[in-house]
Amino acid sequence: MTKIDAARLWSLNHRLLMSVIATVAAEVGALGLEPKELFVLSEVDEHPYPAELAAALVMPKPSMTVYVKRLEAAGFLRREIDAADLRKHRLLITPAGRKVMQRGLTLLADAFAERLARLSAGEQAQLRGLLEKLC
Amino acid sequence: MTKIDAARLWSLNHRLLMSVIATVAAEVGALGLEPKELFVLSEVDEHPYPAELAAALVMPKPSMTVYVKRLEAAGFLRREIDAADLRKHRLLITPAGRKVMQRGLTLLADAFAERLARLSAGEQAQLRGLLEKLC
DNA sequence: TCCAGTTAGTTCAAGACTAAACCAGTTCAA
DNA sequence: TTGAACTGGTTTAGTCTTGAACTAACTGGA
Repeated sequence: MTKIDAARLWSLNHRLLMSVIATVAAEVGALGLEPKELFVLSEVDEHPYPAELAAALVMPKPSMTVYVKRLEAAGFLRREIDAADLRKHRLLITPAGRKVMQRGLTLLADAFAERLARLSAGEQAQLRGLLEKLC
Repeated sequence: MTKIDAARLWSLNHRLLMSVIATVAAEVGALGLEPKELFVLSEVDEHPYPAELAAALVMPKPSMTVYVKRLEAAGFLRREIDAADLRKHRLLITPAGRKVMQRGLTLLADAFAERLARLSAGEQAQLRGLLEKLC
């Protein structure tokens, strides 16, 4: 694979993601959630602190502050001061948040699955394996 | 593959792209180019009109107006009115633009290749095939 | 020839994003 | 026990992005 091919690959991949997100944005919005907020929500279980979340999602801390605030105001997230380190805000998904997250992920997954359907089951498994190695 | 797995796959993929772009942003910036401008530049040959470009790159038209303006001001792009349709602006990459584009793509490709290096040559070819099917 | 409907591209105002600076709490070496 | 250096999170202030509305040019039917 030549160097320019790698960039081409990147670009293909990027276009794929952007078009998938564009198709679900409206439906996700109807849930009272921006797409980025959905991604934040979906990582809270695994990364329950804002700074961790920001690093995991490759976004700046101040942006995370904004998303967390909005999610909290919408009742999808609670936060409590961490007893062990008073600087930290431990994030907890509320039942409403979990419900909306699952719906949102389903919408996203459906849209993506529509693209994935162009691949056989074997190919889908391959893709998954390759991406996991890359991340 | 379950529905939520598809979302997970999406998220893995997204994170991969974002982290690659974050690592090259500074170097690309040194060329006098924002990463998004680089992507615009790299598609001009294939989609020489702003509206087409916007559709291909999945971004709104006003954003394209801004990028094209900047690229033109930087001397990386020229535009001329299309004789056959006076509404259209045909875009042309200048020699300076082409040079900077190739450098930028090389930077991006190198960063991505660093990740891709985790895959064997055969796996890289597989990935390429899969992504092409998806797009 | 009109003119209603479309399309290419732009403008502008409003909202989204983030770099820099900041405060509060923690850590650890002296 | 300091206090210098660091980390988590927020605020501020300025930049970037984009939806809505617009102008100009094209198209096709009457």
